[in-house]
Amino acid sequence: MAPATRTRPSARPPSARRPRRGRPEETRARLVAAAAEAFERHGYHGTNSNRIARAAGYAPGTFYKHFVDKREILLAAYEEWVGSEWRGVEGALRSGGRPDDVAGRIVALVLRHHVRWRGLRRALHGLILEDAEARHFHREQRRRQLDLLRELRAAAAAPPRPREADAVLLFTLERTCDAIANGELRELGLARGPVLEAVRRAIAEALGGRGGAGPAR
Amino acid sequence: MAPATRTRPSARPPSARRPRRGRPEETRARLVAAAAEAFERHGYHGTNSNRIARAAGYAPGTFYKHFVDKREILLAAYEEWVGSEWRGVEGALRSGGRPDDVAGRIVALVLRHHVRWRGLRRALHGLILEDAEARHFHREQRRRQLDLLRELRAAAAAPPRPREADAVLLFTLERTCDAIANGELRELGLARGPVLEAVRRAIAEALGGRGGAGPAR
Amino acid sequence: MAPATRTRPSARPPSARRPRRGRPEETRARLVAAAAEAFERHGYHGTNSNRIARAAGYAPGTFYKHFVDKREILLAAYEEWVGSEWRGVEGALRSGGRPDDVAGRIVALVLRHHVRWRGLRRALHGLILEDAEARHFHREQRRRQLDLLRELRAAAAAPPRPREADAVLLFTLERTCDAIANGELRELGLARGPVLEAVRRAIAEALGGRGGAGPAR
Amino acid sequence: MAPATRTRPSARPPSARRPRRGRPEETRARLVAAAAEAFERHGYHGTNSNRIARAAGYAPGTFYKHFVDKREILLAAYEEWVGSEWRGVEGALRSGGRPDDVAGRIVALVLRHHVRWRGLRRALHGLILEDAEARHFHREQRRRQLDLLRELRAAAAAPPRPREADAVLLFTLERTCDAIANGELRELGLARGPVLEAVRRAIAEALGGRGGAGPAR
DNA sequence: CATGAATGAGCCTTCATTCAT
DNA sequence: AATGAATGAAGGCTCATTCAT
Repeated sequence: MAPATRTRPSARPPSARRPRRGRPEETRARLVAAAAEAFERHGYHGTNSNRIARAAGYAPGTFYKHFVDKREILLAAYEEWVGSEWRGVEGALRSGGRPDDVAGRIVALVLRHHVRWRGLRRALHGLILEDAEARHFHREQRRRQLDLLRELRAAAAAPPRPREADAVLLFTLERTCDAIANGELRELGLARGPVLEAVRRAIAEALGGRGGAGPAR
Repeated sequence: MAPATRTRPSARPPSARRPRRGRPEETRARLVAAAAEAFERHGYHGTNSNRIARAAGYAPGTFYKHFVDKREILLAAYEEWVGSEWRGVEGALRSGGRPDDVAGRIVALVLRHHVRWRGLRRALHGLILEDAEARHFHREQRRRQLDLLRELRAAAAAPPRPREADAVLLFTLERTCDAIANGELRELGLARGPVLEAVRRAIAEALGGRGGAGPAR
Repeated sequence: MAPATRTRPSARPPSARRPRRGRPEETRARLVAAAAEAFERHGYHGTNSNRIARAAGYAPGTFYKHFVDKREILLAAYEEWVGSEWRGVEGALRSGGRPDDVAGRIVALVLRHHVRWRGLRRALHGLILEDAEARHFHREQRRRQLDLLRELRAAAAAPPRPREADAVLLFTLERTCDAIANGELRELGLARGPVLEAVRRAIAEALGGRGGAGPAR
Repeated sequence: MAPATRTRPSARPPSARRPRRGRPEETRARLVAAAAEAFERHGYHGTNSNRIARAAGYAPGTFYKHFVDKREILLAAYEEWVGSEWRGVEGALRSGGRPDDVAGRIVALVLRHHVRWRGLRRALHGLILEDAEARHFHREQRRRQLDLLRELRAAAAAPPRPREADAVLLFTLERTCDAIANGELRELGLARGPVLEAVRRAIAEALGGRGGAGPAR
């Protein structure tokens, strides 16, 4: 009979309760940070919402006060990741210099980012493959990249170039950085120097520079 | 067998579709074919082993008589996929012709393959990201590709080229075909013609041809 | 990294595995029986699918091989309950006798059934209040009851009676039996004899009998 | 307050709708009113305490300053409901008139009440089925009803009647009104007129009237 | 008096895998 | 070789309830 068996969870010693308090944005930020780390280490399907919450120092329920599901927090982590990469790229551009140097800085920066967050990117890609919204967000970033490239060329009074060529360039940049981050290159016994140099030169060219002479030409 | 076996919907009477006994290789091949289709449609984590077995006309237990786990059957499907692509590439090479034409045939073939099996490739990539064995197998294929490229250049008495440049080329080819297969290009409002042409030219160049003149240069 | 951490649940000692086997119908019947008992004791919301499965001697997953959700098994238990009551009523009718005697047997039988399954009925009613399908099934039973009453009158060459009067009668019968089963009557300090007699007389009257003389008239 | 407070949608400026401080009784009354509406719409298990608090314009914690648990607020809403029905019945009795007319007014009033608060009653019944305290409260109301009936008969100098007969009458009245409120009658294709008339006559009879002649006799 | 972030037990459900037949 | 009923760990998510502010 119900009333007799009524479970009163509050029968526990109240001493065990020490809820943390904080502004929602902070909690959210902690959750996103913990999620990024977790996805980085265990992948999307290897991470669960309870684990994320615990890693951020919260109970499972807290997760759902801030995100409707796991997908949403990966998207948030992705957004964070993209934002941080963009901030870096903008910094590299603001530093000025010849296209060759700018290209070098960009490659270095993108590579560092890919290496640091290789696992997160894996997880991200997994989701992009499955989730339309993630895919849409990803495309939007790409579009911004293409626009930026065009603007930079215009600013440098460089000759125009088909957007398609830029797209192929970005694919190459991204895929190459992933290959290095994943260890693919190393496992193939290839040196990363020439590879990066080839990519750098292609970027410099797209930015209006000559790309410089190089062995991999 | 999966990728090779394209269309064979219900050509046989349904009674013959599930032989209660059969040669192990046939059962295995049926399972792999069903798995390839399932992974193509639902992804790795979206496919379950019972469903694969049922789709192949067997009971769940039969699956585990032929594969130790789900991962193994994806690897088998992957192997099939790579093999079928290689057979295609070899055919393209045997047909002979100028490097420009060979490159064109290869691009067309690889693209077709990527489009037909985009979902399978997604699933594959997901596993590569998680599984060391899958990764190893993948690297092996890459190595073979690089070797082939070098041999072809030698056969054509073309000047040598750093292996790293070939690697970047393969990354570009693969990533570009994926972008098309995934609809990434279309969603960005880009034409696939110029993109493919750019890739084709790069391949032709690597094969010792001049690559031909083209708008996207 | 995934592959290193791959959890193999089969690492457990295989001695702990003793799956029961049986025909699906038997399993289903065991689950329904266990569910009826569980709902009877703990109510709908106090019963969970894992508990039902365990009570029937199965693991949680087995439940979902036979029922899509908890609601479905309660409906199945309900169906079983209604069926058993109907079989009883039909038996009472076949035994023949004067309407007064038939009515007495029916009241006794319905009451016994309500007392034995008071908790199940509670759970059932809770669901009827929430679930359209359950409600629909319930109405169907009522309709059958009304039809039966009319047929019996016809068979006894008794004068016709508006269906509405029969409906009120059935409401009274049901509500009264529930009140006794719930202990409502006892808690009010009322004797069940006169109450049942009043109901019996009303039924006898509906069946074409005079209802007999009685103190509660 | 719930049942009595019918319509008061947004007569006041929204700023006044949530006084951060207020007399405890007002807060409590607002919570009960919101709970009654919520239970009416979503049932007991479909309503959660946070939602009740928010609907009343308070934070979750406030709820637990006024009620020890969810059960208690349903009981409070129930109490309100019963009180409001009683006030109506007393009014009907005070209006005087022949037993037949009084009975008619009572049936109309009880029916209206059941229809308006059908969902709340469902929730209530769910709790009565599980909770001893709710059950006890419910019995108390019944006892008062029985007492009232007896007193009325005495006042009208009508012949006495066994309390059991009155109980059956009340069961019938309640169950019939529920059936109409639930749509049970309509779904069975029955007219509510004759049903209500039958009930009215039975009440009139219990009140000492003759009940009048009627087709459903 | 009121807040609302946080809690955490526990529910429902899935699915890779096993094993008696 | 094949079956398929059964397994059970584990994950996603809810919500009644608490307590520091």
